[in-house]
Amino acid sequence: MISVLREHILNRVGDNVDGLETVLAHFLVETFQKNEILQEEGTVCKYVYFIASGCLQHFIYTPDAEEVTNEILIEHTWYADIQSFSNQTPTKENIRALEETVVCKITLEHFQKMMVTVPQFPIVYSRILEEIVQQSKHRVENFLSLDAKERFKWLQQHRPDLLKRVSNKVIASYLGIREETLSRLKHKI
Amino acid sequence: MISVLREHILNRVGDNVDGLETVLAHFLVETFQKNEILQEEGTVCKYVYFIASGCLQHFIYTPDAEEVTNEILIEHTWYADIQSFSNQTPTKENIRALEETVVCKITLEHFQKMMVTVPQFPIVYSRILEEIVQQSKHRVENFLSLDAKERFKWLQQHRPDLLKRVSNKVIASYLGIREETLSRLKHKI
DNA sequence: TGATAACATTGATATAAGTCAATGAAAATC
DNA sequence: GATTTTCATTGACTTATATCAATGTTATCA
Repeated sequence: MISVLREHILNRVGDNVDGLETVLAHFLVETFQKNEILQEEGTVCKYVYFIASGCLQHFIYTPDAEEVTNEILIEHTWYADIQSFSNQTPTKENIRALEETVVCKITLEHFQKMMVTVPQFPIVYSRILEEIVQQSKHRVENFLSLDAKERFKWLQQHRPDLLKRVSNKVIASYLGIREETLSRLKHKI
Repeated sequence: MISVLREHILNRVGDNVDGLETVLAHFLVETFQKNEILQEEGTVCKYVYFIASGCLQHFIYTPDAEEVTNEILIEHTWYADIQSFSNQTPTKENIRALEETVVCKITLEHFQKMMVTVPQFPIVYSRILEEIVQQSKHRVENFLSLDAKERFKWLQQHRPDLLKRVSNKVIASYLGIREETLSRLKHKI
């Protein structure tokens, strides 16, 4: 599974990455079963995760205990709760496996060591953060400019895979609408 | 105005930054009047901007030519259209000065040169991107979990300065609601 | 200073999406 | 394979927010 990560990094910085094997050696591989919780609100986030295969739901609980889905993360993407991870403070984010999922994870200590010892590491990290910023921007734009039906259509066009592998419940919560509304939308388009 | 930027960077990486003055020397200072456009949809984004003083509106146009405010950026924050800037493709983002604004800006060539020649540069850049990711995350969470009134209250609590210096029109478009709705909310809280 | 434009408020009405409740369909579990 | 649980659909009704239109208020500028 580390080979998936190697591939991912090489795609981002070209062939010649000094210290890549050193970096990879610091990642741990772990498998989670469907519905298993990787991270729970109130705990301190210990790792940065790369998803080698599978699918994760990143969600928070509202004051009235409803799940709100911040992100749906699939294979070959990253998850980090930067705030909790960097400051070692309790997180408000929950992570659940929506399928059997294999991750490569790295601890804060190793991450920080890599940041200062492997010159290309911060550059790769910047690339990854740039991609996250980009996606986030689109997501905000969608909330600002599209209604429920249009957001759903956007998802159909840009991430059709998600609609196939994720339950309507999670999709609805990702779109910021009710399951009932999603069900109606699907038949009215 | 470069001193504001120097201060900002030192706050993020501690006192001893090799090559800081080299980096600063590559920034250009420019002043924009209120309502001046810094970047227009369709053009290629040439710079990364640091706002030394003032306030910028980052917005897009919907298909029916309505302004949608992605971000309101104040002094001591950064703006980059990473997609357009990195790939040299036409942007969809517009930037307008909401007040007289002084920016420090750096070109793609200098930015890339810094990334590979100044070892601390990618680390500082990562920090800045991390902050942007963090804010973006909150913004998405707000859209997912709060209604119009609650989003407005959030703004009152977390960015009260904005309500004082920015028009209701822009605030409403930032909150994803109509001016009329904002006006009603303000009197019903 | 007065004229014009931009911004803000308020009212009446329409519409999208939420809520509550019931039922049907599909998965998970024993 | 039957049973329980979770997930998805549908209906009737409510509520939040948008829309359209009118009017008041504050900036801008010749």
